[in-house]
Amino acid sequence: MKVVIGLSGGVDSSVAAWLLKEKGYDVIALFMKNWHDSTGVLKGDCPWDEDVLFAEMVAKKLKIPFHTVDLSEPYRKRVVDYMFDEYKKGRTPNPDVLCNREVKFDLFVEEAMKLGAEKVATGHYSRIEETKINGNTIYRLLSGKDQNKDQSYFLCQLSQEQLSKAMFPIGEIDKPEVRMIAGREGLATATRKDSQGICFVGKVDLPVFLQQKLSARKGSIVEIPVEHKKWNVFPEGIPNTELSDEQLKILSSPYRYDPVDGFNVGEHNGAHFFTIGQRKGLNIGGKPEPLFVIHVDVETNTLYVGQGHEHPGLNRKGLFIPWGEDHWIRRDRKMKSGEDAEMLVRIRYRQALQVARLYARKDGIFIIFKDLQRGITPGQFAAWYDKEEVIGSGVISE
RNA sequence: GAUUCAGUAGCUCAGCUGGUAGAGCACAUCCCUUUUAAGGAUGGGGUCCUCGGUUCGAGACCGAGCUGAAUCA
Repeated sequence: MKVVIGLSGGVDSSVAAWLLKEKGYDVIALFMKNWHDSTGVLKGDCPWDEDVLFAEMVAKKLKIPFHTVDLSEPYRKRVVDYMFDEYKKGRTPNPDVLCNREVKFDLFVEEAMKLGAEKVATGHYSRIEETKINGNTIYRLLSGKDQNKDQSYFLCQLSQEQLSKAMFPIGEIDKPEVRMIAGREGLATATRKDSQGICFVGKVDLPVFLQQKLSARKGSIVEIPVEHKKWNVFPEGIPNTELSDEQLKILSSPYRYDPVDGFNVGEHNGAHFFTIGQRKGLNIGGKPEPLFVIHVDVETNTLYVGQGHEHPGLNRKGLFIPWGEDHWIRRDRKMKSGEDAEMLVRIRYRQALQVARLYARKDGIFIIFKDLQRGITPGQFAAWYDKEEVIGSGVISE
């Protein structure tokens, strides 16, 4: 069987390619160029030129054909523009989840098919399991065997169609083993540092990067005192199934603030450059405890902050995802209005799975957590799991 | 105008009965991390308002001045 491996120039995809070859697949390497602008990229090492070299070296070593494809234009349209758009709205996007859904497992797969591939493999720490349920083939997306490196979160927006063509060879092994194999097989990427930052763009100074499209505009920073507001008192533990829409709304809604709720403590260069839970960059000292962003209001260009890790404005019980923003990898398990289910949920990469209950209602899905969650941020993805399987995900609306 | 209190790192302050300064926050760097954050580690920084005096030695004691705050009238 012909398989295209997306070689990135990193160690993970290199070992994935080796594993495929070992298993006897007819492997073709395809390197994808997605970005060649280094504006705002730290250390100037827009590294793709170096990445190609490494990818090519690995391909040569494995004696597999090597191709490249330039997808930078669609990447810009489908991922980067979305980023700017979201930040402009005061939300915090996750470009890498989009990159997977829109580019790697879409356009890149199309390119791979042109090369005659049946499947496309990547170096993700995740697993796919094909099963039959009621006579239908279902592809289950599972967490990687290496729980520490599990990257299933980044794949939480993939569809059954996309999964049906995907392979994750290193999902069955852990990172130390990947390094070991790369070293043993003499792959050039064996000791190469793991990539970080937005995939393909690199590690960026976000405010600088965003200023390409979003202008700086001074606004005020308002501190909301811990004792000022009438905070909700949330019930301990996981709520029961008998909650009214009204109760769910209270449990999941963010607090609304007004400048008169607090006092002015400083000035910022643009509320849209900040995200909820952020501590660094506020440039306000003199407080016994650190300040964290608890709300971003781009309408009035006001940043609301709270003092201390335990500030009530920073820790919430739930969140809301409207219908249309939800996505089900397991289509057969899509919830209908009126249903509820206990799930494990994470709201950011590498967060330990959190116990929560999902409530499907008329307008969308409410997720109420067992424990308070720090920094629930609109624009980010919540992904829900049943044990090690990703069931679905959605964009946090508020 | 008088009285009292205050003036120490970017900010808020601590420095016991005198021996050439510290904490939190902020900031920087590094680590962690294929998102945003958070988190961890390390670090840079101070004519201790000014001038004079006492003392072997003053941020600390005394005097004068400057600045700010409160109270009194």
